Amino acid sequence: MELLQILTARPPRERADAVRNREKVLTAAARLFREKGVDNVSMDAIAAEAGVGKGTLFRRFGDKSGLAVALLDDAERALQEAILSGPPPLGPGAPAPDRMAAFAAAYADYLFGHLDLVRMSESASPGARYRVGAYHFWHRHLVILLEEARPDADAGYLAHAVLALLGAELAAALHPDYGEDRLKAGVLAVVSALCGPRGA
Amino acid sequence: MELLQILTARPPRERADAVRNREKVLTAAARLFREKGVDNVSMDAIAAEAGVGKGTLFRRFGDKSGLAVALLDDAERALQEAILSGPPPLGPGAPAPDRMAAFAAAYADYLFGHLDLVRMSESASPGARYRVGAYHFWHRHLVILLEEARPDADAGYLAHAVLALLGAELAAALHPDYGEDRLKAGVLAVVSALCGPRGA
DNA sequence: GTCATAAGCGGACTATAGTCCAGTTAAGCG
DNA sequence: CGCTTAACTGGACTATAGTCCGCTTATGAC
Repeated sequence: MELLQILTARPPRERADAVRNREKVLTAAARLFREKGVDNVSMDAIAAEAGVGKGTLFRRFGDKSGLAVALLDDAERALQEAILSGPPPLGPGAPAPDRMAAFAAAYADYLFGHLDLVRMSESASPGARYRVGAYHFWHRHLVILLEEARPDADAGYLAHAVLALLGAELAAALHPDYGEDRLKAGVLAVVSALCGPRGA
Repeated sequence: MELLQILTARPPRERADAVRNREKVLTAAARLFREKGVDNVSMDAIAAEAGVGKGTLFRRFGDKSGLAVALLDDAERALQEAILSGPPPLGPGAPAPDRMAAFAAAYADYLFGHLDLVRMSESASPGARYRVGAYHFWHRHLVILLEEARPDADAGYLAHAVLALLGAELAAALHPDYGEDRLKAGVLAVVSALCGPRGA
């Protein structure tokens, strides 16, 4: 019984002012990004708009990419839940190659739906992309599917390779020339080729 | 005759002081990078070490990635010449899939041989990688080979996809866990898969 | 209610990329 | 050799990410 109390009460409830300030920051950031574009908003501007100090901003979110991650949280979580427990082929129950294609398509939608924010979350500091929890989730998902579809291949590497095609930097660079549909088709073609000769 | 003079004499010989300063900067940058690591050297430090002003540095090289490109110039040019006129399979004369594999392997060697510098050249400003002349060269090379090996596919996109696997950011992130050989093997496996079912 | 304390706060401070422009000087010409 | 001019130079200046630390305050215990 004591143990239960400890476990449930442990994180001594986030302070009320902290909660308030986090809300203020996220709201302000979302508005500024919407109005002026993600690339034209400085952390100072966000702090000022939110009415908090800069130290607060960085204490809560670590850095610019952390702020982006926080803003993307909802969309990201939705995708993760669809993968874990949604209907196939994105969710469990379909053959691995189908699930991989569904994932690539769904992730591409997520990516293009929030391109600037995702880009900021990936490029704020060098290597940021690979350190974020979400990246590990996508990678793990792909590894499991690849091991099923191609037991002979280096699933760990191939999963990174697929994710490399879904990087925001690449998408942003190619988007003007190629457009969303062509990029999506290209990723699907590569995934299909990787899933084995029969899928090609 | 006048036209010839104009064409040959046009760039009115770089000023002597400019040449001297460019040398000084490149030498100083190379030494500082070697001694302290690419990530621990600021542009101010390079300017100071070279004994020139900061304005000079940026006037000559544009930005940090331009400086990296200048330092990589020799290695990059060597690879380009091997592709254009070296012995097959890297140079002309071999089947397209073989040439693609040879290119991937050779580029990987170049990449790992200068990882930090290449990374700096690609990440100094967002999208820098895709704006540099060399990137267009690699892309064009791959497009030609892909069109030969896979006339039905979207060669333009696939070429970008292959180059995405050879990005410095990705290589730097995976290198500690995967090592050079495994990464190289992985890229070759993807290239092989892309070259068509028979290569898989 | 009051007190102790740790979490939270905010703005001054640092580091660094990149800009700007007034002064300097190399190069070509007569 | 001196003049003209355009390119070059260098350092002061700006913008911005991120750090630091003394002050404030919410919270839980008594």
